[in-house]
Amino acid sequence: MLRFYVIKQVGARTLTQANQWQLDPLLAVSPQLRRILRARIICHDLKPAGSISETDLGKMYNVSRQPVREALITLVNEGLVEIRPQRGTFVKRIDLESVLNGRFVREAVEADIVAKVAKRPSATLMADLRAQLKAQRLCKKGSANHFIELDEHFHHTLADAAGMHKVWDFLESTKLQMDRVRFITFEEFPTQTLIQQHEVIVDCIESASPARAQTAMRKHLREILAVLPEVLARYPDYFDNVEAMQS
Amino acid sequence: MLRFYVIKQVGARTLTQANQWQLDPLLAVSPQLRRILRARIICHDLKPAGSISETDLGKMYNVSRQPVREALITLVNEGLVEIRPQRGTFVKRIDLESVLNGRFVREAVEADIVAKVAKRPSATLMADLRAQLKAQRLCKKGSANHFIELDEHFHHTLADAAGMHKVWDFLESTKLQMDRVRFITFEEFPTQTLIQQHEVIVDCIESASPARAQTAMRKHLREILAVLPEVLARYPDYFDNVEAMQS
DNA sequence: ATCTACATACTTGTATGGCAGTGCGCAAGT
DNA sequence: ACTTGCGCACTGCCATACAAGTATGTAGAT
Repeated sequence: MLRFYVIKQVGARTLTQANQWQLDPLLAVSPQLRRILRARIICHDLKPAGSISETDLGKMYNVSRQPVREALITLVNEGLVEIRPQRGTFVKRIDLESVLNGRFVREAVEADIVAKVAKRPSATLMADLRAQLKAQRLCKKGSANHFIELDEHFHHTLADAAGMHKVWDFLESTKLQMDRVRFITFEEFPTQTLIQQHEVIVDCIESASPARAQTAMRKHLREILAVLPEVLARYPDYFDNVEAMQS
Repeated sequence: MLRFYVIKQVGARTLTQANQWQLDPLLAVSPQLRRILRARIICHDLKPAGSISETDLGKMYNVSRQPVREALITLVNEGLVEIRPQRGTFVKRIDLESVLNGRFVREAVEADIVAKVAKRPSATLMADLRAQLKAQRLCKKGSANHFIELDEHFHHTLADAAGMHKVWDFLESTKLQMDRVRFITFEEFPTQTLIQQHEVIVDCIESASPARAQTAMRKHLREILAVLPEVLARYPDYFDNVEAMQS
């Protein structure tokens, strides 16, 4: 049976919105459910390989099965849920190959982004980035979810600076996979290391060194590979396709 | 009012499947509708900014509103459709910024892919690529849709060779945007130029030159930028966000 | 002539019922 | 003890009905 306990903040992109886990009766149900269920899956409140039936979820939120179903279908497209017809609906395990390939995509794209930005760094951008670094350093070690939000904002800023406002949307499905991993480590993330890498990246941008900025960004985005084996060993049941770890 | 005329082949990924525009009563309706409607939008059988009501589509295919609705929701997530509650459902215009940003993403990713492949080219891969080039050269000038299929297969092969089987899935939404543009030009695509670029890429891979392969791939994927202005001038009503053409 | 109010014909959103496929347990036969 | 067959509870899929918001055209009042 599904359990339901309230956590105020979850995920990076949706941190700023309040009432993450409650339905606002004034708004349409289906999009709200999509966000709620996505958040619950990412933070493993809904366990990988767990079964979630349309009926149960409908009862839980006091809505009919239809909006639940529509929400689940979108989650299928995002690779978070698997619907086996006439059999059941299940939370997908974290597909390791998707995580690795998604990371590859993100590295390629963000490397090009930071290179483009470093070609002609603007003064206002540099001021913004420096301020963000300051805020990241001030972020307390315990509040990992707050840091995730700042990190997300940092990378998003770079994409915007490159004039690629829509790129972040394209990368959303890849980030989802990585976020599921990131949420396991969560509190013990090497915050200091990541901030230092951010600083290196900003330095490279400021000195207008596209090539160096690119390598710095690539190194930064490979950091998740370091924690992966440990996470995988600790939560083997959460993962799928583990044999694809040769890359 | 919506019109419905049968075209056997549309889109690149789905070319091999027969009966693209007919419903198979044995399979589930909703996924079939998703593919059909997506194909009809990409090839502009359903015109940009045109209205498509759930009821009409349901009558057209002799199914109820529900599966139609589910298909449309997935198309919303793919950026092909816009649902305005209580107002109507419309085919989205081709968002120029999404096209450009999607192309940027694809260039970044495929550049890294081809570089990785060129580091250690295998003999069997080279044989495969050479055979594909041969098939491309044999492709008649008229059958542009067949060439699109071959082109798609070519790029997919490289991704697989890099061990990135899931990357293509991540790129699907970006490709959708580009395909809508590509389908306008369609018959007059510079097939010979593209094949020559493919040959250059394969040569670079064979000589194990990652850097040169990367630049060749980048040049290849910038080809669409050349035709964009003309297409845009000829079908201005199909496009949106045209002022973003400074990039 | 102009503006307002309302009836009406749309649209999408949600709820509900029936259908068909699936898996599991239990019971009967081997 | 093992296998086989049936029944039942469960699932998601689809059709239908109802609800609620929106645009539009028209009749009436000003």
